[in-house]
Amino acid sequence: MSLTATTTKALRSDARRNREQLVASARELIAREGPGVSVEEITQHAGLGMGTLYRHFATKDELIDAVLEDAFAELVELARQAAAEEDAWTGLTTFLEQALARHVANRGLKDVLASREHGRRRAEAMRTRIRPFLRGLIERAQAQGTLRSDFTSEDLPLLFWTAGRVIETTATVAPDYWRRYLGLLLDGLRADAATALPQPPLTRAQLARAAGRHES
Amino acid sequence: MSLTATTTKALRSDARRNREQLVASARELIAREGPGVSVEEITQHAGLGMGTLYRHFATKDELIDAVLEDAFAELVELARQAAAEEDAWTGLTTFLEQALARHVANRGLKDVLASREHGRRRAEAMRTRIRPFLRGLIERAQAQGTLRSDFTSEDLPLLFWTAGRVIETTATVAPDYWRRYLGLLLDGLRADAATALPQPPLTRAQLARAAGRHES
DNA sequence: CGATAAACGGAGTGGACACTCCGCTTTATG
DNA sequence: CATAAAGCGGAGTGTCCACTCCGTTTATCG
Repeated sequence: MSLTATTTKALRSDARRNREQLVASARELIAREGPGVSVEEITQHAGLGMGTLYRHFATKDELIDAVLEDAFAELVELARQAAAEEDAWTGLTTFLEQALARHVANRGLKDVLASREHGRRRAEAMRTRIRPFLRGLIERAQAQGTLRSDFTSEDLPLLFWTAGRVIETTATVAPDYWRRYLGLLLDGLRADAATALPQPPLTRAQLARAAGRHES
Repeated sequence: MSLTATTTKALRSDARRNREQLVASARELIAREGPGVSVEEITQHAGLGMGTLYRHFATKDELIDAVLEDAFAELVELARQAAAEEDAWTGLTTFLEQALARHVANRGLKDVLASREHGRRRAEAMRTRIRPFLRGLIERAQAQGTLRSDFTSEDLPLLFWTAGRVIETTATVAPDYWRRYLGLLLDGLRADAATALPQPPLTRAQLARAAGRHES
């Protein structure tokens, strides 16, 4: 019986060391190259065999999920801090800025959040923990008259989907161009810019279903 | 010697028939499923063999390019009509709306324009023909005081990249949700919404280089 | 130290997919 | 209608990957 939350079954010392080495290598490669790196590259970089990887992680996705644990925790912390801001508009926009800056620095993070394909468990837990903070910010910003009143928290993924696309397209050529996009978009989110929108937001159910799709 | 522009070497009758059948099948499948459909599916749907496909098209990308020829022509026509609009803001926004509606109806079109990977030749030609129309619209809309003055034609791809993402994520679940996104974005493009942007637009060279990247 | 269970390495498997090769079939022509 | 050239079909090839299997190595404990 162990004290750690994840019921670790007391790994042999070499096994623990190797597991850590694997996660470290994967973290580095996935942040730089994205989740597309082959498992072979990861094991080679770690100086270990494939068998070792699959002893510790049932699938590549599980490894990715584990690798991003820290990045997810950091996003939750950013949301927590943002929610503490007096001015909700400032809180919301700084959260967006900081979260997207993390996306630029960590390709794996961006791709996983964009696709919902990889590493589902921890990613989903993170979403659940962040949601109330952002929902609160949105409500407060609307009450303070800074955020347009027809924007809902179900529209938030939109910002990450689209900014993610801008980042992946321009990161290597103009790594800060996404800030221009965010500026444009934020100008459309201000209460005083608002014009009636032609479509309702997604429902929570639609948002959940929008997950699976992707390809190409 | 033939009269058609593309120097067709007088195909045998069955060959021409098969080529057309191939393009027709590919058009249908690519519009519905995207350029990810396998060449095998295409040839099977056409009732022909792989050899036949590769007799007519050197690569899959060349087939895709050929298949989208009509869709490209339609976009050029839309741009031409939009440029004739008296009110440039209306022209610009209707062009965006109509072009994006085509993206929803034709997954292949969307994916090719988003990635710049597939079918380069005709796609590039189309871009070249559309550019002056949109550039003119932007200038006129700015002169008419409707479009924010710091928006440039190099920012246009941004709209298609991001709207493309919205479409691919939500099309199966809420096929019109992209209109909500466009509404939000357009509110940020209005002259009276403008706030100073933190980053310059891409240069033409950066835009060209942004092409190659993608993956995952 | 020696026995034993745990862990390891990496060649091998399977599946996907674009593309090729060549023996056979069909069209065009005199 | 015969013959040659054009065209066709589809099994086969090469490549890329995630993932598995099992003979070998290593930590641990009495």
